Amino acid sequence: MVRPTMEDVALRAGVSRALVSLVMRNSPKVSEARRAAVLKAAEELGYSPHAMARSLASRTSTVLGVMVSDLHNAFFAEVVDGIDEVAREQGFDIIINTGGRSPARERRALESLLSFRPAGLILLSPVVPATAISKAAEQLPIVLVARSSRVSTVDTINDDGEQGARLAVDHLVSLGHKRIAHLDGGEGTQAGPRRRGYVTAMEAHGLTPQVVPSEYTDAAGARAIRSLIEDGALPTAILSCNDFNAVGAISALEDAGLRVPHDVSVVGYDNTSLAALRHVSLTTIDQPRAEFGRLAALALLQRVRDGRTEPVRHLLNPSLVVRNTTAPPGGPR
Amino acid sequence: MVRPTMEDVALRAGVSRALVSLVMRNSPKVSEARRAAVLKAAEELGYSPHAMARSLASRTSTVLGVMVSDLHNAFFAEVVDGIDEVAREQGFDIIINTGGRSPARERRALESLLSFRPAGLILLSPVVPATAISKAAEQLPIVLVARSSRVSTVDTINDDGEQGARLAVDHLVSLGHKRIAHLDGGEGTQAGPRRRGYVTAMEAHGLTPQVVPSEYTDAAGARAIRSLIEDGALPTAILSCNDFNAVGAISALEDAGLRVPHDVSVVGYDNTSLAALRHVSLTTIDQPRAEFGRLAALALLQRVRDGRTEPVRHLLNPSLVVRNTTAPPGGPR
DNA sequence: AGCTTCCATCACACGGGTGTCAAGGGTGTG
DNA sequence: CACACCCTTGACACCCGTGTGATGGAAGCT
Repeated sequence: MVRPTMEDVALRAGVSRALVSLVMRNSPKVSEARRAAVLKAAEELGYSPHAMARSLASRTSTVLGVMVSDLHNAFFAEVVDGIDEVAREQGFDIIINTGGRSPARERRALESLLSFRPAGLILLSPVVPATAISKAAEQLPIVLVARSSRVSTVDTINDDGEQGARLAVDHLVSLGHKRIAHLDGGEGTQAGPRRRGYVTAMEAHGLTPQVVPSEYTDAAGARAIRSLIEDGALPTAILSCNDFNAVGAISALEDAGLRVPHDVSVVGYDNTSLAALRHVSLTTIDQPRAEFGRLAALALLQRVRDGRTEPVRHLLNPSLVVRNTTAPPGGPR
Repeated sequence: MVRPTMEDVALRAGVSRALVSLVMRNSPKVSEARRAAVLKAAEELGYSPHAMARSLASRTSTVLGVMVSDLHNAFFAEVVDGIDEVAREQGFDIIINTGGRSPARERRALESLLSFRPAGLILLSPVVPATAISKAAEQLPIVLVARSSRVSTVDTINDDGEQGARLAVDHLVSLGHKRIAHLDGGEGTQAGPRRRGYVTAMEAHGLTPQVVPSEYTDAAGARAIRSLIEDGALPTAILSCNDFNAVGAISALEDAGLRVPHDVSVVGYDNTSLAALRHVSLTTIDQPRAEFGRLAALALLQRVRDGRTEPVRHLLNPSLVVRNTTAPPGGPR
């Protein structure tokens, strides 16, 4: 239960502490023989440099903090993959913390990450107030993913929700649909752009938008469909605010004896792993998640290492993934 | 971009550095007036104690490291929730890292966590070799979740997979099923106990086990079903190794024109959020995930604070969640 | 032999805190 | 007024490294 220090390694390798330090920092001015001896001793003792002491002494940090608002959402896992890939390449470590969807807990997570004095912070879809973010941004570089911000010291990476919705509408229209409803994400992140994209795309095609209030859950999607059926307002195609909502919608449609896509086409949004399940096989809009992560890490490193100060705003292009929940009205030929 | 130190806070609050330190450590021997002044100054400056310097100086750590083998799996998110809950209660912070399912990356994640010299480590379903774990266990307390270990210095938290499989078999038998196949998880974690539980439960009921090789994916589940159909060996009920596999199985059954549960009943394992979707509504075995996390954190804290040294082995009871994919043979009455 | 190079060591000042201890200040009490 | 008590301060060693500059030894070159 005793963690070895440089001193121990030096002793074991029969060299000075300074030399161990040089080896650990990959200094070129160490003979191969000694380097090997030191590394061997370190290995035997299970020694690895004390990250905290190191960063304290070197006044630098090779750690990037990542705050994931909701660990339950696999969306973020792929973003983290992208971050991790770039960070590792560039010799940075990442530490992750989670906000559990609650602003209070997220605030704590932020505090906690900050207390490690990382080189920078990546916040994935944070729900804390903007003031908390801009305050933190005074202390270190921050990149926001899937949340926009006007704070000039903060970089943002988002997908173009308007374009995504447009892609979906264009796809449905090209299949021959004219009555296409949007199950709206309400207050949810990115619900606004998606709704706007839907409305403008419909109008561009000379069609009448039909926005149905809903939420980012499967239960809400089902409810929205039931209300449409009750009102006799069911269209031939549905654009859901996200995949969960779409799956709920499909479920309610099938409960009502309607077939997807024969009677009604459904498009989701996000291309979660759920959508790819053959049992679901949902046509949906894909966001380049790993790319989000890579760009976020790169943007952060530019600030950390190259001292960039002007903010960067990335708006990535989503893409359409056609699966088996969309077909021409009346069903596939 | 300048992070304040205790010095700055002291200056602003008009007190000594020592007093700021006392306040930050919640020392009782500080007057309320000064305490408030210090906290106010800290708040204004956005100061929070430097976790590294603190742990360095105090030779203690209030950080628990958590290694999540796969962030994509929501299973772990709930375990983390449990860990977080207990850790926060007890004044500990957590830092998370992910192994991305690859032993090499996991090893790096472990190194990285270790370099922060946390008070202890919780590994969620790690895939690194046991030697790496026992080596790390020489340096700090370690708790393993969803992976067993014989290393005596390590605590383990697992679900009783045998019992879970037994619950599923009992449920199917009580519905009247006699021909029940198990789609096996192969090399996957916990596949062994589940298979054993299935076989012994079948034998206990005087039935013949039918173990079909498969994997923890929906594609594998579908393949297994197709091969069963081809062989004319399709039973009236299926116990899948996990939920994904079950969903794939259902999908293949439906593709073959069979109805679930009317023609074939299907039981999953894990009770992932997928199973709860109304579109899926899968009967499955639930593991007390948050409880895993809580127990893991508690076990770790017992070692960290109370100096416990004898290992603890928790085997938690899974439970059956009945939804809409199981019914008597021939369908619901 | 004298010179440069390369390696290695030593010593020391940091970094941002903790922890202890002696000593100083203010206040309330008898 | 003396005294005790509680807050507060200053000083210093310590944690585990980094980084720098001075010093020394050995090998290599001319």
